[in-house]
Amino acid sequence: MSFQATFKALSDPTRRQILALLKDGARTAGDIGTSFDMTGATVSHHLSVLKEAGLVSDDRRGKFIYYELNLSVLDEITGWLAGLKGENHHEK
Amino acid sequence: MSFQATFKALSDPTRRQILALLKDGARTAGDIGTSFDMTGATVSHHLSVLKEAGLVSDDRRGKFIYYELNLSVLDEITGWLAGLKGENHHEK
DNA sequence: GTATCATTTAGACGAAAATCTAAATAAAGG
DNA sequence: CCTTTATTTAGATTTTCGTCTAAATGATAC
Repeated sequence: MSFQATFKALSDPTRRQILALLKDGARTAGDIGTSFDMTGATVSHHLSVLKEAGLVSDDRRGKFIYYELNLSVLDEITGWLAGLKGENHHEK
Repeated sequence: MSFQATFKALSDPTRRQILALLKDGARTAGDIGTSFDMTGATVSHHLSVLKEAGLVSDDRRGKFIYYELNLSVLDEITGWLAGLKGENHHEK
């Protein structure tokens, strides 16, 4: 749930691909798993990293757990990146 | 010099701090090192990761090597992040 | 309850990354 | 050339990370 956790979560290509998948709407863990050549356990681990970073939320509906994008935390990231570019912040 | 290398480079807090330091202008490797509680060799390694990611460039002037921000590569990153938010890209 | 399905958790393993010390390179100034 | 200063490179160590298999949990339906 921290700045650092978010950056760390974004640094893995599989996790970024998961986020991209979820752009089209919520999907179950199993469904997400079919897009990757790795075990369900591994995908579950990636989902948990994304969740701890606040990038996704999960919602159990019966037997299934739906994962969904939660992009409000990205504002901090994009803000930081923008800060690097413009705003020479101590330039009176 | 790739998308992935850039994300990876940004995922380390020391490296992000280095980038932030360089916002105020180019600085020497040794100078940058004084801001961190680690050996010069370690800082040098971080600088080389940033360089391979294209986030900084180095410029030798006599005995010193100056490091300088090079933020054009960030456009891909911010673009990707923006894509996650807006633009439901396969929408009609 | 038992069986089955969806998913996570626990524990292990190898690969990658961060760090250190010590040695090497590069430049400048005697 | 030798010394000093700035920085990197090489090699070793430790920690972190991605992945797997196997076992556990949660939920449904018989």
